[in-house]
Amino acid sequence: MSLPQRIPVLVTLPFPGPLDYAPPGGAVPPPGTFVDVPLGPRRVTGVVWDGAGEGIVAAAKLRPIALVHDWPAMTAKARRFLDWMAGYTMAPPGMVLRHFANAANNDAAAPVTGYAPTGRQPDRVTPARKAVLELLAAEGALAPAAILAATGVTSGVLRGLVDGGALRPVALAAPPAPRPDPDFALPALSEGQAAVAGELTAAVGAGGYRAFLLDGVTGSGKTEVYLEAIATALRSGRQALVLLPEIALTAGLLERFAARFGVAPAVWHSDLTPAARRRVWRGVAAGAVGLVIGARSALFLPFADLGVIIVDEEHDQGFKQDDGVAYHGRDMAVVRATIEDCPIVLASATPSLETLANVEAGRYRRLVLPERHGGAMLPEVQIVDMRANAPERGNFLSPVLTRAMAECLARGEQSLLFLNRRGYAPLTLCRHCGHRIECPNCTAWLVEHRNRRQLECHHCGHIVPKPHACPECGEEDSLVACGPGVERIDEEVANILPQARRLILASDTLGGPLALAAAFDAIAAREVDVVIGTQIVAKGHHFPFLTLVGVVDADLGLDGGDLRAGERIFQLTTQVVGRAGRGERPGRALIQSFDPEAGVIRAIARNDRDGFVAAEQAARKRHGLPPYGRLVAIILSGPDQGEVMTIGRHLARTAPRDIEGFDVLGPAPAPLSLLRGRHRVRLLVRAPRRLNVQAVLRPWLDAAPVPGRVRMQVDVDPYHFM
DNA sequence: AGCACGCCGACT
DNA sequence: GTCGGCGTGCTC
Repeated sequence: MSLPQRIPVLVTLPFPGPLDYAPPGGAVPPPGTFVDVPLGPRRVTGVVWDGAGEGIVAAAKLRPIALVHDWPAMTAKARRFLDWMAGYTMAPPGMVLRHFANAANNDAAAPVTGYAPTGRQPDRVTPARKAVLELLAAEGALAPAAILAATGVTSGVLRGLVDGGALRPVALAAPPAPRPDPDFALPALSEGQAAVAGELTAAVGAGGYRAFLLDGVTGSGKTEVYLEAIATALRSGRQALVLLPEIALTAGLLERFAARFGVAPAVWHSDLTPAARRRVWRGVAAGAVGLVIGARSALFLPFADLGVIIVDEEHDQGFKQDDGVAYHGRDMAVVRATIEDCPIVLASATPSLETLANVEAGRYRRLVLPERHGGAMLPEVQIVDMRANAPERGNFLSPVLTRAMAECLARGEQSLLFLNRRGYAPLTLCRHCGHRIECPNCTAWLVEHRNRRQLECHHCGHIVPKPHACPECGEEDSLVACGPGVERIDEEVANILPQARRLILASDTLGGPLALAAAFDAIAAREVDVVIGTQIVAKGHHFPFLTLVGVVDADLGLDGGDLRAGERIFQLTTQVVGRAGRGERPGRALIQSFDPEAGVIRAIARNDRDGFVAAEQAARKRHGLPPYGRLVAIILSGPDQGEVMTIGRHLARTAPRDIEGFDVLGPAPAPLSLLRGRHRVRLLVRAPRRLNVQAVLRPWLDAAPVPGRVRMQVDVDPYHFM
């Protein structure tokens, strides 16, 4: 048997494929093994890949694998998933590997050292020493901290026993994470819930890929239903993954999961400490962790035996990643489910048009939870025409809304104002010369954050102290804030209802998921009268005393040329409205709009999801847009605008022709034509759904002469048109 | 993505 | 003269 001459190794660098290496000294590591390999002057970590190697580099030039890690190997399914994802997103596979590997490249935690008796008696037996020996005779081995805590002796006693040979250090096995108990607290499901849960548990029990849309209005009890699908997976010893669009939402769900299964699930997101990251990663790989709840990066965990995937709030655009490898977490979750051969449940009150199209095509089965669980009524929705109900000059809340808030406060109930814009004001303008303060690195206005006394770019993070004089004309005290952000609404509420206790909820005013949970607790405890929040308040908890929701600017973003703007506004507004009146008290929602005739606003007013979806679908179909056609954005960026545009024009000139339904728009300056100091030009490819668009794009894009200083990013199925 | 190499301006 | 800025290119 001859040893292979070439071992393909995928490293976390943007090469077009694996690099070939010579075998290491010992046994040939099988595919999936994590290894360190030499690369130029450095050493990098990679994974032994499948196949026989490319053979581009001469065999004599191959350098041997430097180190074979004993980390849990990447499974064949995970490797297939990576290859599929790289092919679909057109990203270098090594860049996709980053997502899988950044948690793996940690050696096993240093084993906790404990002490165990050797059986030898110490030369002198003091009471303290006796206590330690008796404890350990009963318990076996314990960590030093545990010994000290149990006996009350000092560490000197322990040291004396070790030095005297009566105790020896031993490696303690990490205590196994308690496994969630699927039968810890069985739920009381309504008849409708039970029927839907039955379908899901049957699918999970049977195993094999199937996709479901779990469709139910806010408060219909989707979570309880999908928890039963998870319970079925756990009962058969398999694992379950719950994906959420935002980490901030995990905190609230953890309690509900813990109440159902007895222990909190493992949490996964990018802000975990290295130790927590390693613990979860290893536990998932070993199959010891039964349930993971996480952000989209949890998709890349090394599941040993995945039994079901849940994508909660599947319509949420937070699942879409734009930078680096551009992918949609929900779509990749479906792919992972097909590869893992397990069911997947997409849950939403306002499903995406993509998912509804998959239902129509028969690819997903739709399960409907119609009624509001517990019989609470949907809030009464009223559109406020801002042209007829103009606020006072410099204010943003209409008299109708402020009156309703005052009444709400008088009743001792809570109100929520929703405005999807952080900070105080989105624009600072010079009254004297008309200058608008922009970011020097991006085509964007700097947003005033008054509490921090600075102007911030929400795209690149550029920050300047708020100037006293216009930076353009030098006029003193000429700068005025234009437009509202949540901070400014907060100020307005303080003026109108000075006695009301207010709370701003925005991602930048909170420290993290725990702070959000604390804020939610404060609201539930009625320590707050008025909540002013960005989209972070749109989902999650229900507050029994929150009876009024005000949407400050329902039209925000509607005219931005974003294909999904209407859909997003419908989803967000519907969710925010759903915050009102979920307890015994009826809720009311006031939606401020300058364009109340717009289809989306009228649909919200009538609570007409089907009508909105039908109109949106017809428009998308007519123009060959997603989900009925496919879009691919190609963004070129570089330091020189002219050069970037020249390459863009070259691409447009050499674009494939004569493919039915395939066309290329652009190049045009991207909506953010300057981002982080780089000039950006965008081309947009529109292609029929059935076309293998990647196969068409690859030779075309590969042939373009792109110098190193110009970056080409491909975004298949773009969501944000920036 | 790093890291080295290389080719230009401001210092001991 | 050389120290070091970053622009360009290579890594199995």
